[in-house]
Amino acid sequence: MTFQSRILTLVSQIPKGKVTTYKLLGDKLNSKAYRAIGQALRHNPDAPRIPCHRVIASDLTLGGYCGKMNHPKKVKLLRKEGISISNNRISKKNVYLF
DNA sequence: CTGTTGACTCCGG
DNA sequence: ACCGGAGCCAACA
Repeated sequence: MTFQSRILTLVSQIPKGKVTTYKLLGDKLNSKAYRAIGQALRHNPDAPRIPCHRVIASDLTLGGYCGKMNHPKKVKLLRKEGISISNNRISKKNVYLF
């Protein structure tokens, strides 16, 4: 059971329409490896299974996945999953943490 | 073993 | 709101 495996497991368990933050994941793992978590997702060993787009930063920003390069399509996809986004941010009312 | 790096977070100016 | 520095942790060279 590597650190990465735990991350993947948790992320893959995120129900549709819900999101989580790196910080929250860290708390669930009883660790403060926020950055390491980011790396695990960045490697993305199992892309289709890991909904990286549901993992956001603690500020409710999209983080680096599609936040740095504005991808209107991704935003739309997230909206379709039940997540409202405005100005590169998740609407606080619609953020259901896992 | 040491040093860098990063899709992070927190706090102060 | 924006920027920079400090702290933390895992992976990699």
